[in-house]
Amino acid sequence: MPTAKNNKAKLVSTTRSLPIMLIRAREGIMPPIREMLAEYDITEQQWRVLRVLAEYGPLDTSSVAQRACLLLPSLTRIAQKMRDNGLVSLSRDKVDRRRQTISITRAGQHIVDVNQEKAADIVKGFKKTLGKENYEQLLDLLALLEPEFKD
Amino acid sequence: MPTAKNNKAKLVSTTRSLPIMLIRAREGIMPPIREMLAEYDITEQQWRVLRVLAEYGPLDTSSVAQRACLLLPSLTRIAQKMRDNGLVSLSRDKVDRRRQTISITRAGQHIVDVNQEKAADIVKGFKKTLGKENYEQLLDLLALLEPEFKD
DNA sequence: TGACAATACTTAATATGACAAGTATTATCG
DNA sequence: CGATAATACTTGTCATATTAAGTATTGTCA
Repeated sequence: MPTAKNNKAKLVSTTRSLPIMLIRAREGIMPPIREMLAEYDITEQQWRVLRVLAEYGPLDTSSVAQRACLLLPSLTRIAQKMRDNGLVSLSRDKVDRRRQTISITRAGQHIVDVNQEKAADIVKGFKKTLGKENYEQLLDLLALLEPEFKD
Repeated sequence: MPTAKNNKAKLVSTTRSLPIMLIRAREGIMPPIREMLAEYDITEQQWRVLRVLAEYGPLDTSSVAQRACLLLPSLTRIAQKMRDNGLVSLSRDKVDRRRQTISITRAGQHIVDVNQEKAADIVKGFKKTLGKENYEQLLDLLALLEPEFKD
């Protein structure tokens, strides 16, 4: 075997590791978003919950968790805090009393509304950084890694 | 303006949001890695620290934090726990006593060694899922979002 | 040289991530 | 109809993320 390859498995460099680069990329893009949310004293997670509710309307807890990328135990606590802060309201489903429905309040919707423009500008920044085509392709590639496609 | 666009800023769908998709992609790829690490009772973060030290050799705390994508306060405790578990050793820099140098121990290096092959297989899985070219391009696109390129 | 700023962590406090176990409610099957 | 399983959270525990404040050490400049 004249061109035999080195058979020893070698770890890829941490500068070229997919899990690590996903973290780094997120670190790179989050600062302007955090800056935006800090003005209203809401966390990233609360913002995701608000966006999901604004997009889909009232939903049961499990659906919100899945769409907002939160584990149920986390969402349980986040929702309780958001209720205490007047951002959402919680109600038991009358048919299936195990279920809980989460709805956005006017105060919560207001936060979504006043940040829409700023959020749109941030997205424009992403497109400018990557180029519009690269941006779309990045989203397409990331979609291929989502959990749903791997089960 | 016959073709005037709707000027109202609208939030992109949560199914097409870059920050959210980065989280989801990570959720999609981490299970096999967690499974691998669970056998040795080390966390993702500890694994990243071990890999950085195995790749670069002894480093000061700040450098490890940056390369392992950890904030300093997190690394402080993680390093202490890893020291207690015999995975790394800590020592004060003799010239600048504010600095602390972290080194991997033989036990730590052993964990890296025995997992190299499994880790390589996991990476192969990524390439298989995306295709080799897409995989490389994804890494290139993610690199464009890293914090270093935006300051 | 001595006050002050800067550096490199470290500690503290609160929130979230991850996994395991628990509770209440509903569905199912004999 | 009643025991059991399944569902939909909820609670608990530990580790980590994030921000702010604190400490020890070093650098800088009048």
